Amino acid sequence: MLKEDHLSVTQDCNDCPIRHRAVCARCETNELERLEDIKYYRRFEAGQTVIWSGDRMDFVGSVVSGIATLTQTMEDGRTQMVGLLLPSDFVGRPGRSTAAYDVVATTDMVMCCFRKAPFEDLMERTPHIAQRLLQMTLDELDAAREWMLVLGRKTAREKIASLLSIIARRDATLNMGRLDGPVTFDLPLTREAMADYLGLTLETVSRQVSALKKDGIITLEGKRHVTVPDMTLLLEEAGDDTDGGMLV
Amino acid sequence: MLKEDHLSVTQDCNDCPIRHRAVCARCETNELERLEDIKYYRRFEAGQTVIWSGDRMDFVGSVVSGIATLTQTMEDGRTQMVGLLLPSDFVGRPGRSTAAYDVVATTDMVMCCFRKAPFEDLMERTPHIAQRLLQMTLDELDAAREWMLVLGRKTAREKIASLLSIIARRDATLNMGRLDGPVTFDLPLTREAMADYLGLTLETVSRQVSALKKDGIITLEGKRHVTVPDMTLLLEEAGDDTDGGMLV
DNA sequence: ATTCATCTTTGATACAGATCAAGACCGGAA
DNA sequence: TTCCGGTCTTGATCTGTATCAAAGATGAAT
Repeated sequence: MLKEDHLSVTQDCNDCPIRHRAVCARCETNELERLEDIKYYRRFEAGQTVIWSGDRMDFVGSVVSGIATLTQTMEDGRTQMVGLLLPSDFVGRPGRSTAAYDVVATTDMVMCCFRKAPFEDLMERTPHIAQRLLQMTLDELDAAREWMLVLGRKTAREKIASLLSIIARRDATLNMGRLDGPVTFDLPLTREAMADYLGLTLETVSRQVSALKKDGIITLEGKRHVTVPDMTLLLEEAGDDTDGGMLV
Repeated sequence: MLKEDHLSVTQDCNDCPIRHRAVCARCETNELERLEDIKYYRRFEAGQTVIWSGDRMDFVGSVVSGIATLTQTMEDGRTQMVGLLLPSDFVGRPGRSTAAYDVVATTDMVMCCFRKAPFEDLMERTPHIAQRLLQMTLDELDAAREWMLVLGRKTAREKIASLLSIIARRDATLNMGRLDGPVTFDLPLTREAMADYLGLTLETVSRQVSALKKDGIITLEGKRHVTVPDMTLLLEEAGDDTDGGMLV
């Protein structure tokens, strides 16, 4: 089951695909060398659990490639996704010894990990790391708050449109795509995972995706490959401020 | 309308009620002096808006006393509260020039403000401030994520119970009260504000508060003064993990 | 090629919470 | 004292989403 591959997928930080976006983004060459000393890579398969909420957690790290989810579960099984971890996102919290959420890889994934104690140590002495982490945490806080509006006040259709917008936007920026023509991407989530993110049931997700397709807002090839002919239409469905259509 | 009182309510940092919990918590005496140079107090009346989302924001600051809310609003008027600002909480984001949310004082409130530019400057050179801000931001992120579970997956009754638990817990820690006997506090929010926090309508809030009262989970004197005879019962209603009842 | 598990769609029905509507309460102003 | 605006409660009804149920894709394993 837990077939984790410990083979050292070692890599030079300078060739790292997330070098300029991760927690190490601001580090100087010498600071990077310090990090290099305490880093190691871990590889996870799709579906594999990285860590369970409440477990002892003696590392922190960055997602290098692939996607993971952060979820919270109630005793009776209701679950809510509280974060989507994309390449360059940070996992774990300095100063805390146990995981606060379940972390699950939804695709094959590679993480760049640091042992927690040396990392915390290094952070004390390297403002560049703390500064970058603060910036990233503030961004995540904004994202979480935006999501609170989605969860608390949007209809099922608006929720789906919001999620698709976010994924489309991210893919466009990652792949340097444009947002003014048609946008195409693969859904990295099952209907159930989408439901857990949106506070819906998987049936409602399925129905609303079908409805958006019927209305021509999106096109589907297979169940996962999505094309958005006109992003403005999708953003309208999401109920977001489109003030003059400045897509950013 | 906007009767803001600019009278300098100046105060020595050493006598400050939030000295050890705010963004300045870790500062040494000399660092505190630097902050003292750029700080000024502002007083707001209940109901007054501190800043509108999108407005230019040339300060950051801490809530010294009173309570404020952070809300997001859609064009059609739906609103969602995304944060409750209590004494010692930080307002504003270094590195951003406009406000991301509406900030409204719900009680009379005093803020300790810093002009943004000098503060950012000081932060660069004072790791103690950045460190503390990181810690506070991580805590807020956790709180936001906990709230995502509430918004996405809890029933109306559970939502009310969750909100009451949070307020009760905070009041108990602020006033050094115990949590094993009856807990008493004043609701700092109107029914409508509670609804905006919980993603409900004010009618549903009212009904569920009445229901909790009828079931003996809480007692009311007037509309705002609440007594919780047994916190464990309330926590059960909130659907939270009560694992052995370790109240923290 | 068949089987099987997983994911997804679609339909029928139930229900929690929204919406619409009417008063009740309460403190402050005249 | 009465009036009045804001806040809160309660009732009747409607509706969006959940729930229950079944069957259609898809793809990997045999």
